[in-house]
Amino acid sequence: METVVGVERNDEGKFEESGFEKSSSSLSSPKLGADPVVYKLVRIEGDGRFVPATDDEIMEVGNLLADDKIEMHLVADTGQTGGCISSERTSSGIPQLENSEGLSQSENTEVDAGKSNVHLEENDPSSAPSMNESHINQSGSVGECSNPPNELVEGQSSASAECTSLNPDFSKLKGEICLDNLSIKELHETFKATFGRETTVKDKQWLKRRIAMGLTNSCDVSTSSFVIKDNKLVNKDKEENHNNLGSDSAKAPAVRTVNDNCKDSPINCSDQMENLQAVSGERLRNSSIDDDFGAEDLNTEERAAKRVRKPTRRYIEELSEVESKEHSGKSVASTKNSGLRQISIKSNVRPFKMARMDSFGGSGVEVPYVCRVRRSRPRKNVMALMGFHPIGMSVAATLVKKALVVHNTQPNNESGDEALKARSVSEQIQQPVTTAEPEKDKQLSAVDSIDQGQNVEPKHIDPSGDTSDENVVTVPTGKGGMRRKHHRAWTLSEVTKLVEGVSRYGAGRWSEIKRLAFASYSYRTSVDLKDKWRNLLKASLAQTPQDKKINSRKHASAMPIPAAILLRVRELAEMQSQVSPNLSSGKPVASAGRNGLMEFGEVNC
DNA sequence: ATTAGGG
DNA sequence: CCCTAAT
Repeated sequence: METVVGVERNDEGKFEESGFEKSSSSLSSPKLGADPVVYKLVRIEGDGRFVPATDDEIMEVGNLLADDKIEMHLVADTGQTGGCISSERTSSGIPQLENSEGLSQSENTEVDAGKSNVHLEENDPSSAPSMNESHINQSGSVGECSNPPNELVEGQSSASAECTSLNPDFSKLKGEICLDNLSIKELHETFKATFGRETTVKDKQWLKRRIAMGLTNSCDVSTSSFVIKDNKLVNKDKEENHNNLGSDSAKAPAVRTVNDNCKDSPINCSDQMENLQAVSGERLRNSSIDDDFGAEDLNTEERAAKRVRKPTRRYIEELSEVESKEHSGKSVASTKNSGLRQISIKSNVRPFKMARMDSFGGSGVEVPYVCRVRRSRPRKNVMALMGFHPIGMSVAATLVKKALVVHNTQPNNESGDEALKARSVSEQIQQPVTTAEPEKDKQLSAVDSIDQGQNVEPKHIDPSGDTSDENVVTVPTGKGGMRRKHHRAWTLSEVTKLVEGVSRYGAGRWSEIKRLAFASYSYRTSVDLKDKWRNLLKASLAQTPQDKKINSRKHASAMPIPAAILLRVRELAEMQSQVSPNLSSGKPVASAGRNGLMEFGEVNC
């Protein structure tokens, strides 16, 4: 198709944990045949989360890409995956952290050794011919982002920059920006331009970093230099950290944020990337710290941009007791070794009372300590045991893998032990997660957005549907149970996308539509799409016959669905029902889709 | 795992 | 939206 943009974090140690494997397997292998493009193009949220981009986004990015492309390819030639991996491997110097822990070192080293083996095997291009395919992908993606090792920061930034085009009001911030020279006022303006909202924070440093982060969409932002060029962060002091974890972290506790961690400790950072939940956990801590500044923006901003964890796939059970149990003691104790040093470190550095924090410093901002309210239904116990979190899973998987390798040179109980740890870790991890955030992405975009036929989300307010347990209503179920039903109003753009998706791929191919047209909306399952379509259909059929009542609704706010859309829905429905019999040849509706689209556009004029 | 339908 | 049956 069009531009293929592979984006990967290029943090050191990135390839250690599940990063590499995960990206190669989950991004390329699954549906390569179906539609590779979508899987290659990824954008990274401010929090480091990967979000598959949508077609629209692809287009969007495509333009901006024109320039960087050349440069990137050049880079890709020199710093390809192989070199990258090897250098990463060695430079990612596993330990550093252990010293501060000083326990069960033997075990740690064992594990690390195992890990090394695993990754060497799997990542070494020469020894893994079967990985060719994915490797290509990697070189495409990693290559773009992987500059020579010593330029990791910039590399990552550039990678992220590609994706940043999705940020608000970017255009005017192009070129070189030197935040250092800006006054607070200017910073505020820039901030607003960048994030689309104001801030009351007067901490220059913070503002600069925040903006820099926003612009580069990277968490790898230096604390001392803020020059942004072409959406890339030019970091003047790349060398300056690396071996001061314990002392450093003890140094400036108040200002320290996740980003600082990223900068200061690559390992930490990569781990965080892998264990997003951990980040979110940390963020909780930081939230409280930030609050010490008394600036409530600090808090909200931080969270908004670094919102991490993708909503749990589903229910986190209502095991109230579990929560009240000493998760603090237990988890801290159980995580001090193995591949989760980062967690333990943090735990040490900042003993975090896993106590509930109802509100902070008078700001009234609530920072939910735990959110187990994701909908509920008794889950398979197996899941509960495995660590249901996507990430928790990956961690667990990794650990298990390591354990397996170790197994070769170690007693059996060892592996079992590891697995156990993995479990407990993911268990713990899943706790401090999610923070409910009132994310507004309601837009009452009028019909004009329909004109474009694409999602013209008024504000780029993170359509990635990052969570937020917005309206969660509990509904009594017949059998005395209570099921939580959260409602998410369908925005116009969503509907539009759905319609377009149906027109393109046909009604019924919801998983496809979900992946392609709704890639950026993490909520909205294929089932949701189906349901919505059903409703649309119903609506369109109910309305079209009698053209009278089109908008006679007095509650216009409730039902904004433009007649035009309904119209198209009906047509599509007809076409589908008619054509589908014959269309066993693939994508039948395609033509119909275009047709409908045209008509759609015309109708809208 | 995805889809279709009923609730 | 949720839930389930059927693929």
